[in-house]
Amino acid sequence: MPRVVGQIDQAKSEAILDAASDVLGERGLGASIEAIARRAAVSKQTIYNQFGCKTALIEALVARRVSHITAPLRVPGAAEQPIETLTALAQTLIEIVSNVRAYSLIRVTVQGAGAMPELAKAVFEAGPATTRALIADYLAAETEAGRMAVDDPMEAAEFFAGMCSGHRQFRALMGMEVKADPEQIAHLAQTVAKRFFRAYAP
Amino acid sequence: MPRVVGQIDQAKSEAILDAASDVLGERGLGASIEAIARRAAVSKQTIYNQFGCKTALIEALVARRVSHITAPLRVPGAAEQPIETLTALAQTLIEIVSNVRAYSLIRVTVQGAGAMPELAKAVFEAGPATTRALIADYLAAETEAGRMAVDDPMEAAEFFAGMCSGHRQFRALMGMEVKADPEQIAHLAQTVAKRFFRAYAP
DNA sequence: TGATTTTTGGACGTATCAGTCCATTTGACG
DNA sequence: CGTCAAATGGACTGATACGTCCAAAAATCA
Repeated sequence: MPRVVGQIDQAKSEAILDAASDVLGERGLGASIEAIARRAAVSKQTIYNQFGCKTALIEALVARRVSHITAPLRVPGAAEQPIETLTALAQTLIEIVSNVRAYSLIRVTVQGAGAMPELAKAVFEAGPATTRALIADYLAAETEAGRMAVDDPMEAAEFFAGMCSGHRQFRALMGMEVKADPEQIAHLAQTVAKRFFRAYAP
Repeated sequence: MPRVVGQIDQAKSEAILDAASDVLGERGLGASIEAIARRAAVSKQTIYNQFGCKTALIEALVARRVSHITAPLRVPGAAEQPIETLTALAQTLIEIVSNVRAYSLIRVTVQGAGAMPELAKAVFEAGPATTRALIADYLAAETEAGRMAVDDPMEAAEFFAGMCSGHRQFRALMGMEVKADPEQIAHLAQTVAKRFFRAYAP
């Protein structure tokens, strides 16, 4: 038998998504499909064959990325000292916020919020919302165990996440350089954990 | 003498900027000049007469808005109790973040960050950066006075501002509804102030 | 009222981009 | 090596938007 129907080149598909991520990150939503095709060393028609339209391409891109981005955020087995767990959480959050690739996606989503609100909502749910929920659950558990005193876990989770993102978020959104010195990030994570715990100690 | 040269209609100029603010907020940077002209009940040519090009229009818009947005953020005469001052600061910050008009501007800036980076930087400097600097100054003064114990005022200012914006920022950027119940805002401001002070009490 | 300038609105030129079409080439597989 | 689907690339359509031009209308002041 000859080539089977529907046997599209998976490697090319990946290359297209990678290229789309890069080009959209650089030029924003206005980036042309042709530019993406050039970057992926692929013909424009191939993109349309595989994804149908620009919106679908972006949806595929988002679907692929979102899971990668929040994957590292797992609440570790609660340590004896909440500070250690909080530090680990903060570290992960700050790394996410400092991740250029992740933020180029967010920027695209912000730009497209008007044209595709359901996508924006999906990203919000998959990203910040679940992140906060995870943190809130952890804080509630620690309070239950008497190691912290968090009266409103969701609110506290907001505060914690807000301390981590700070204006890095702004800089990243504005397309400005965000210095991501690992040593600095580690120090910042420790400080966030320390101060947050002090604010919510029993 | 007949009509003086350069005597452009100032009221129309304002109407154009208002309309631009609205339309850009709704449709994003992609909004057409014609749409803005229609909204302002003005001819497209008038916009070009007064502003020259789209970029200049947006710059004028940003220049006019930025001052309005951050104007309310003045550190009040330091009260006896830092908590009171912190609550007032938080309240103002949260109101800014909940302000739809302000955020539509931010969204436009994010969208245009690629095409006009200098504008993005200007907004960042005029907005978040000066805001943090103001807060940092206040915290340093309170520490000097022995009423707080802030070792790194800029970092602490980041935390404070981050707690205020939280994921309201995200929702606003994504174009999602941000509930701005005054009572809720007041309560949130109090909580932020209380917890922050606890984290940085002497 | 008359001189002069702004404003208007609509036509126009140019550019860009999404998405389609199609003849040709490439490459996997029997 | 022959077959058949996928990939290519280049031309094409249609839509949209920036920015320009210009003749006619409106507004301002002497």
